[in-house]
Amino acid sequence: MKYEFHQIEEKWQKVWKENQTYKVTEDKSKPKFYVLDMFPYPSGAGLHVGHPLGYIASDIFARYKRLKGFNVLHPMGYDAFGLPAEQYAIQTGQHPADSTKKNIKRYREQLDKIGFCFDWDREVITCEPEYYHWTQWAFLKMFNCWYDNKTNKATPIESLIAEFEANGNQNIDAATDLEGTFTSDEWKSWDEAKQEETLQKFRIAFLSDTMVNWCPALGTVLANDEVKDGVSERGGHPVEQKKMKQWCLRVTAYAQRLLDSLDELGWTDSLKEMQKNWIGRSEGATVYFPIKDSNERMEIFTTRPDTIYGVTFMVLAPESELIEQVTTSDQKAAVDAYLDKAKRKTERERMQDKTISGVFTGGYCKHPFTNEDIPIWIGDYVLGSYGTGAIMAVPAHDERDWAFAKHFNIPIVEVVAGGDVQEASHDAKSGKLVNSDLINGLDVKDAIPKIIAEIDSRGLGSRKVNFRLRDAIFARQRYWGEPFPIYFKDGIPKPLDESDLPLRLPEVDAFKPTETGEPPLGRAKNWTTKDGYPIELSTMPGFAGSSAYYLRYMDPHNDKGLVSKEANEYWQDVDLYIGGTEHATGHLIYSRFWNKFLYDLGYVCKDEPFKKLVNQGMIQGRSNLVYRVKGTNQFVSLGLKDKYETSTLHVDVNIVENDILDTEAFKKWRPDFKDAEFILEDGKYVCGYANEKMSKSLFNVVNPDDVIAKYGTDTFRLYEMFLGPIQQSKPWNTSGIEGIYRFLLKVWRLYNRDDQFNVVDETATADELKSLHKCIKKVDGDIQNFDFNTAISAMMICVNELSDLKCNKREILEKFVVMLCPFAPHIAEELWSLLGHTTTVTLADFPTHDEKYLVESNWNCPVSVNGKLKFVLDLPVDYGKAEIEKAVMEDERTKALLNGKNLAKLIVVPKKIVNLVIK
RNA sequence: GCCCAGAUGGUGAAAUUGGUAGACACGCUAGACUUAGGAUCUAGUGCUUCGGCGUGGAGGUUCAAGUCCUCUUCUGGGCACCA
Repeated sequence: MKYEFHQIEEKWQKVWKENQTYKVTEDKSKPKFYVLDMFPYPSGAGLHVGHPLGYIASDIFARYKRLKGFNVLHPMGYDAFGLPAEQYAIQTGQHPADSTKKNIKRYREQLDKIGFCFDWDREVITCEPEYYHWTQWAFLKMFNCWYDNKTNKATPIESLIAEFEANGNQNIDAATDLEGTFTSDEWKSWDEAKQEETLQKFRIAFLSDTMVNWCPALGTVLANDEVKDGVSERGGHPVEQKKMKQWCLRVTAYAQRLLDSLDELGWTDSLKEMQKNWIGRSEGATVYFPIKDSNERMEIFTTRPDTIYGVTFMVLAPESELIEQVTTSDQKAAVDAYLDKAKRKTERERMQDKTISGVFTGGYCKHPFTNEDIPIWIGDYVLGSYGTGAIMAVPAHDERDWAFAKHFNIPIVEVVAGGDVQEASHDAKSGKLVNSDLINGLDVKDAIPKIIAEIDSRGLGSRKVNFRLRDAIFARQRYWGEPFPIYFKDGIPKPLDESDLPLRLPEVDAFKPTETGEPPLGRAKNWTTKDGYPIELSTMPGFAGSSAYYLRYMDPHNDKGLVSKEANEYWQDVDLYIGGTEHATGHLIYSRFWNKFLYDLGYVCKDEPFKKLVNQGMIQGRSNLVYRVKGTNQFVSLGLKDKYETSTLHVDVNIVENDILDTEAFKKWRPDFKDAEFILEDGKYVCGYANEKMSKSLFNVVNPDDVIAKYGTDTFRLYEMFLGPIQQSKPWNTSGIEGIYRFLLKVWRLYNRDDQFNVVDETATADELKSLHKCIKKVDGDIQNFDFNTAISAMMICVNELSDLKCNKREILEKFVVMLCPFAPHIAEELWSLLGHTTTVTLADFPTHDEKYLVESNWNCPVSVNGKLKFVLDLPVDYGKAEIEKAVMEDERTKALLNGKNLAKLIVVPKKIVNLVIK
């Protein structure tokens, strides 16, 4: 028999499908293990060789765990709602539902060819009503909850309303936008609209009139993580700041918890660091500065309250509502002119423009300690969206304040010794305080708590923790998303009843967005409740559907709830999550928030969803380049190109092999190259190369289907893993794939000699056992550490050794095939069945190594003098320190080396090296 | 500007975590078999002036450093007027 990989792979994929080999149920007799991939977004381009990298790794791990006796949940689905799918549909003139369906079909075909062990019975597709039912359900729960800071959890809104009716809000400590207090009488005196307006400031899903990232080209608002450098992440369209009424999620209520539980997670440090930065906790104080000749006060946030005696001016963000009050009549014209100019700048321009600008309002504050007058300025280096949108400026000890003060000639007062504050700001977080009355002489770290205590006791403010994290803007003025289960009665938002879910996405005659922001759902007919009340027109953003999909896999067909208690208690959480870093500040924050919310309400049993997370690197494209001699149709090979004046062109990597161009295919590639001529070197045309993003326009996209057609999927799987460490980004390059194919061929020949199955029931030799057990030990450890590349190397070594030994013993080969199974399951199944098994290899036990076969009779003991290797001594492997020492000292060569010299020290580390130190 | 990760042959990469650097694979060279080879097998392959030298560079700790410490250069990623 030959190694007919296509036949073998097709055969076993069919067997797995027919036998439902990978279907899992909650089996309490086995320990569970949940391996999850970040489900794909089915784009129009299909999968390229970069996509399966993580899927192959997780598949290997899932198969390994199964062989180790775990009940493994390894599901797959599609993140199908959202902006890119809709953009693709618009561009290709299709309905997003149709294009999504087609794309999913294509993805499935491609995934199936790779031979994954997914339980497809558990597939979830986020755009299907059976799934988004539970996205809407979770939203309703968030709408109907507030966050109680006293108990530190989300709590049903009824308890808040009851408290308002009894005592107003004075005893409430909640995550809220509300400022000030009201009494129960006041609450009762308000009409429904006013009451609801107040409740919105407490709900976890709430409507808010807020500054949003508005993207005119996409016709929608975007969340902060969807905006990079002032342009949309999708498509790179400009984004502007606009005040709009929007649905938001109160993610900030969970900021501290999201930060705290990060420590327990088995994620990489860099990913945790990214989330920490995104959450952006900073400790400091809020301080009130009374406004001169007014009852109002200006609230600021500072991390350096110790520098308060160095304040020489205050700055308001151009968006600040205080501006109107503090601006004097003679400054009004100047202020208006400045604000007008500031407003016309987009966020991006404001970020890029590093020139100092500002204007004096004419108004003053009183310094809370010294009672001196402090001028109030407006400056666009202060952000309206962070802290209170106002700062106390300490030019001596803050670089930005210093630049502003220098520019406008404002005094600079030193309060921390150690720098020359007239020359540059001294931002050090240590040093002695000067010119600071109460805290003079203290070091910064002691001055901070002292001054906060002082601020607190005088009622001038309080200790305060600020977060950079913003509430998530949760509405999109687009068609392709989950409809909100909210209707409006007299303009007041009301939740739909849970029994009315799912609220199906209606048909519309045109689903394209509008530049002005009227959502497409406005065109839907009868988009009202049974009673005729209008339903919310926005849809939910892409991250809504992906925030709880891992829970749905536990119980995908449940029509009573997102996940049943039994299923959730069995599967608990994701033991291993594999995906890219690009979701660090989006999906991975939102799901953690979503999960914690459901945890608070008791719907899930774990506070954190993803126990361990591995980030796979990206596979870049390896573009090939050809060099056309200018003005001709001649192409010159890489080595000769410097002799000509050339222009460089990208060429389709599929007609290049190992950088050698297939010149005939090139002529057929494009009509204008039909008559191309080639200047060859050694009879070949050698192409240049460049590592770039894998993209259609660079002709460097490699489709896994093509690789599989040529070498088979077992080779493809092994090769992707052999390319290097899973976490590392690397360019795709097929030049080494032959080596992997040869490896599988060698494996095949181990079981089949001269095309005949040839395995015998004989006792294995010590060498054979040693080779196998060494390999098992290495592969077992490597899989657990995700070092798949070195595991494969170990198996290659083993196969080479067994081939040299001409080993065809069942005892050895049976164990080897099980070990190979997670990596190359199809060939493993075939060999397993050739070995006479009637069940699939999936049900076998992963072999365990036995140290006794690894013990060597002798080992080489290197002996060095002053760090230089002098000779090697053969010693019994069980020698201890003293015996090694004795053997070394008695050796003739040692005596020769020591001849007349003094031995200063002898360092013996068993099984390592012996060092003689000679003076 | 701040934070994180990384740098090892012609190439992808290993290195039991401080112990003979370059395993394994690609590529390359030579040979064998062959009508043929993009098949298979065998041998060689870090550099070298054959003394040695070698893990981006410069120092340091150590009997011993790719691995630990200090400084530095470059590359990739994240955040960015966050008070």
